[in-house]
Amino acid sequence: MVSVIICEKNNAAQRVAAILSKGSYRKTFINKVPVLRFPWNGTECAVIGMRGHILNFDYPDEFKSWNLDDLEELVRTSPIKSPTAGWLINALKKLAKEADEVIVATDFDREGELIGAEAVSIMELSPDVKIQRARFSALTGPEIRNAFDNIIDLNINLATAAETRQIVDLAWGAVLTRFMSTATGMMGADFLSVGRVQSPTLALVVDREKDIEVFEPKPFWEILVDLEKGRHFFAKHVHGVFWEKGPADKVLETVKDAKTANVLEYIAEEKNERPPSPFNTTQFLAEVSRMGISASRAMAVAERLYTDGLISYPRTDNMVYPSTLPLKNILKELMKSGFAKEAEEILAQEKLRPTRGKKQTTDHPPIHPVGAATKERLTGDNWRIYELVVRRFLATLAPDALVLRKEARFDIEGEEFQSHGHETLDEGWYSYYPYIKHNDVFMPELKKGEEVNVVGVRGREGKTEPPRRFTQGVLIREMERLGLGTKSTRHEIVQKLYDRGYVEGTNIAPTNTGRTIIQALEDNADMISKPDMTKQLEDDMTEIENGKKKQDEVVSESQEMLAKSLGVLLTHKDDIRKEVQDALKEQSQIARCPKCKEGDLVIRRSKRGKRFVGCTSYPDCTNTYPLPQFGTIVPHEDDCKTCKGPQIKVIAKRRRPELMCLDMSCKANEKRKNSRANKK
DNA sequence: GCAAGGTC
Repeated sequence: MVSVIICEKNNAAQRVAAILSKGSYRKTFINKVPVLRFPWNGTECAVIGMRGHILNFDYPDEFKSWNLDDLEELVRTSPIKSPTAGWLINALKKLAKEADEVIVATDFDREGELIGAEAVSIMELSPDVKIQRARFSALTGPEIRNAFDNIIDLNINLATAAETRQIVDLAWGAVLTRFMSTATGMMGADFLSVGRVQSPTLALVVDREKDIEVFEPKPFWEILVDLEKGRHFFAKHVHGVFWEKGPADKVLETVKDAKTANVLEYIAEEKNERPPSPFNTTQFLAEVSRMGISASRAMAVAERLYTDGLISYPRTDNMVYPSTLPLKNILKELMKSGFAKEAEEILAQEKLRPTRGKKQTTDHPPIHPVGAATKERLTGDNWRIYELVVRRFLATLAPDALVLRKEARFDIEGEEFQSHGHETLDEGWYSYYPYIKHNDVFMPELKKGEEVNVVGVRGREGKTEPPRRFTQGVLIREMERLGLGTKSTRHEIVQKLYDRGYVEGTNIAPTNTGRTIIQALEDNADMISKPDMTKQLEDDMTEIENGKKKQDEVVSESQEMLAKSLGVLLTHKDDIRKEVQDALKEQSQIARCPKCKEGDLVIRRSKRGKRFVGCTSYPDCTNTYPLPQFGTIVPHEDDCKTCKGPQIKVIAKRRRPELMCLDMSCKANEKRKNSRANKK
């Protein structure tokens, strides 16, 4: 009797085998795929790990080429599943021949249920093989043992719900992506993508930019007085900001010759400041973004640190350490790291009292260190991110900071002013976590009725500021708030917007193309540009899970809506083509051609798909320049100081944006190259 | 060559 146990990934397979076998499993291989074997409760178990989804939906071959004519048919075409990890599927098929029983032990969520169902479908089991489900939400001894002692059935509805999402996402994504790309002639590497998550995310960026553009700064006035008792400090008029100059001037006139301020009230109190909560993925990415590291880069580094056994699994929603997490052992482990001193201090506390975040889930623990590393062992961003994770962990266990907050109100010539002070008495967790700034603001101790010297009176004119552009961290937080994407996909989606040339900059701004795409979608296929579509899909999936709806119903309802949207898009396809092409033209425009001085230099593609810069006066002007084949090309305003020719900025993945002269033979480029080589 | 979701 052999029980085949299916896990979501190799790591989980190892944990399950280790726990059930109490560490004494045999590691065997089928086609180089590890299969972990051991006896358990009278049966022989064989545990195998998947690699997430091992099947993917795609359209039949007759829809391989993209054209506008068959899009209406594509809407109603069922996609078919094809394997993504061939060797693993072959191994699974071989293992299936041994199976008397199958236990699906993937993550306990929709996608996990589907991953299990996919594996079962691949195995082509005979009907007398029992298929069961072990349901656990953490890879810990008690959870796993409990799950295998209380086996349940595979929940097909749950798997079907996830599968329905796949079908709907592919249909909308493929049909609208193909429409946008073919209607505008943007084929090949420059295609224009549309999707349930990426398009509403892009719309967030576009909407923010519009808010910034229509923003009109509003002037305001504040009245400040400079006071002195031992040292200088200041107070503000209690009215706060004045939106009119008149009343502000009136106050200023009243107090301008004042010599003393009378203390009406003085309050000083000591306050504890709790440390920040444990890291989930979103919080981690928010912090990383402030360090100037992109979200996708940070996740790649975190993945590496995870597989190297230095930090825990980086994809989690959880902000509360489970009670089973061995905090003390982790601190002891960190004694071997570059943070030995800090770890020792934290360990020396009588009791460990970790902070808790707002979200508690059971998928994975918050991101925390699991192994020790030193600065010599890790380089660059690897070290910076490891350090961040360690310091965050230490901070969540560190003592509160103690601050003295002071507040006072003053009477000056019948006008009321107020002042605040902030003094750190005990650094507490701040000393472990230097990423959050906390500046002291001086204010002396005062007594009610006391008089202090007025040494100056100032009226200050200010202007309201427009809303800020999103950083990657803030955008990812906003996506989470709106239910867009998951902990594992949000950073990829943001990266995708850059890769498609829809957005640019550290402070994220839409490109012309990005704006035009959103405009076209909002005018013609509104649904896909709003987060509501995700909400609707979530509701439909819940109904499928409850057995209230069938997959076919949800898919055909979705097809109806997609068909309608496509119809509208097709009737406006000429307008859309023109708008997008105009936007692209503007975006690909580098500069006036320095050779013929008549045409414009624009980014073009050769017949073989290589991009280069050519002149719009071609064939009269044959001026061309080669371009790097990777990264986004952005024109730069200033001409090169050396050759006076146009410059470009190249923004490539995993590299710092690079300013270069369009003319490769210009000496300025050589200089840059050399100085880079010297740095290495 | 499309999406989004798992995972590496």
